[in-house]
Amino acid sequence: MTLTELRYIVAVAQKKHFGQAAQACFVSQPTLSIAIKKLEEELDVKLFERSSKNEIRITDIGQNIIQQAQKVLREAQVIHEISQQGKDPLSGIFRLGAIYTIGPYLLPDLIPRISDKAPGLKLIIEENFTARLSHSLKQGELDAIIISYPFDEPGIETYPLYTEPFVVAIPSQHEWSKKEQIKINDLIGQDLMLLGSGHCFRDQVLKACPKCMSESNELTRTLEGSSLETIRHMVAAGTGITVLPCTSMHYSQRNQQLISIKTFTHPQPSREVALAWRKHYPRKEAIEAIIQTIHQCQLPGTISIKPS
Amino acid sequence: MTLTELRYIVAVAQKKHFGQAAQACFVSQPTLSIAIKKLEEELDVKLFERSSKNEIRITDIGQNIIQQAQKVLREAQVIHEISQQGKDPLSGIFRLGAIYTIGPYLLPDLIPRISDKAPGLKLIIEENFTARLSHSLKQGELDAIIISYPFDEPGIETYPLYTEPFVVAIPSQHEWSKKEQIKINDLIGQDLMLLGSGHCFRDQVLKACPKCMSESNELTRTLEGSSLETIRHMVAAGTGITVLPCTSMHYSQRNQQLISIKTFTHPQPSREVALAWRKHYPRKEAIEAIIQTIHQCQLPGTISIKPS
DNA sequence: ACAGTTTAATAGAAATTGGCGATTGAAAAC
DNA sequence: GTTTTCAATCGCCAATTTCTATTAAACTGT
Repeated sequence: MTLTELRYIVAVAQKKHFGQAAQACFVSQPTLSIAIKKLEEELDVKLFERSSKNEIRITDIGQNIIQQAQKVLREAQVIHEISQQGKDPLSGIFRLGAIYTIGPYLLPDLIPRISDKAPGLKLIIEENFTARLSHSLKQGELDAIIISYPFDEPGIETYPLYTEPFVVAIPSQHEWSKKEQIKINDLIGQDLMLLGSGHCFRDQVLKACPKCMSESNELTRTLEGSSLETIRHMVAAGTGITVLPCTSMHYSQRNQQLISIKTFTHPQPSREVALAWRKHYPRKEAIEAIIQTIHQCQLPGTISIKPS
Repeated sequence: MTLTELRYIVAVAQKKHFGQAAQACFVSQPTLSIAIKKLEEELDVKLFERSSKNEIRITDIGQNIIQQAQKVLREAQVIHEISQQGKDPLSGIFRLGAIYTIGPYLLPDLIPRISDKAPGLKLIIEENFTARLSHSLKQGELDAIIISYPFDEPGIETYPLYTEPFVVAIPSQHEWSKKEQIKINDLIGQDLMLLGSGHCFRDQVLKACPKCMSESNELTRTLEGSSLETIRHMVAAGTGITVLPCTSMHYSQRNQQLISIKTFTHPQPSREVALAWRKHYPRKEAIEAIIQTIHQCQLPGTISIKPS
């Protein structure tokens, strides 16, 4: 049984005339006759009663079968409609993940821009650790994630977005408040507060200043289950200092006067932020659109990576 | 789009593996790959995300399309089921017509026999004039009709069932009650009651005794909108005499003693009863079964016509 | 880093199917 | 009887489907 055959029998049922039905199907009369004969043989059922003169009659069972055939054809048509409607790669659901230390600073700017650029795209956002996002991405639960390098997973493709220098956040009354810039090694021995070990930002800071780890092991406070914002509040309260990615600098207006932000001396420690997706993900246009949109975001202090 | 392609994508969706899906469809892997590629091109939609290693993923839109494909396949399967179920020609509805002067005498015997022989056959019975039955038959509203010759219509096939001699019904006190047999021409001048002109039986009687018409025009009473049973009651009441087909002889037990039945002298006037159906009617087995069953009926006085 | 394995895509050949025009056959209309 | 109408059949061609064999890609494991 083929859909074509079903179309033929429906046409004959409507026209009650093989020749006219064939015309309606844009085929020759023998083609249609043979197709119907073939179907009748397959089903082992006579669908039509042919009396030579102008008198095609549908058998009882043929009536039922033709009704069912119409139903099949309608449902098949729905497949075309679904694909027609979902053809635009910039429509439908797009699941975007971002690590905790990027999401709050990038997404508020990014999401309206995406909604503007691709109104058909329904975004679903998840913030999580790199490891969790990576897993979800590989599982197909996310379509793309915003992470920072190093990030290398089999089957996953990445594209660099921007370089994000690190800055130091100190209480306004801190001894360094007169300083223009901070040297990396100045951090050693300071009351440095960092995120828990699931956060890649922690590792990135410690990599930039290895001695912070080794020499001031007990001084360095690790704040498990916390966030950059919490740490920032603690800086404002004078509890210690911290290192922030520059995009988080101006996030909160409230503690602005209690906190002083200092840049590092050259070479500035930084991290590279990237978009990652499954290598075979089919909606490349959506990926492309998101990359472009991120480039349009105003992220003070970052160095945008232009498409090569 | 073909049903085969839909089967392929459903298989891949289930197995999440092209090779295994191909096996399940009893085709080679390239066959399946190409078919799916073709469908994806036709719909202009990627249904699957192929990552070479053990990781077929279904796209969002693919998910929808595969669900719909399953629906189409289920509905297509119903076509097979309908035809399977309706394949037996001795099942389903069979619309049988009979003329007024046969139906009441044949059908009470025939119908139980048919139900016995073909339990799956749901009979719908209509009694009417020959002309009406013929029209309904040609319209396809009836599948077969029981009529009497002469009956010749284009596209209609007939098969003779039995010869039905005519008899005379007279009141018990009638002057002929001593007679053994009646000659046709004895009827001339008698108070002969006949059915209305729509009934072929009327014509058949008048054809057997043409002079009844010509010579005793006003004596012959035509009972429009009546039935043989009504006429029989009038015979019992002594209103006149009538001619009956022999199958109606013993129908009613009630007036048996008020009526006397006389046969005609040789050559007995009679009519031939036949089954008629559209030449291209597909359920020939059902026709055959009905002919056979009618032959088995006990119809006193009739001469069964054996199959040639 | 490099061979090995798995898996889907591709290429090319063979078989099947679907399609056409021309013709035939059957039945009815003139 | 002849013509007309309409579906079935025939013979042939083109397109499609399917196969086997091979390639390509990418992950695995040593």
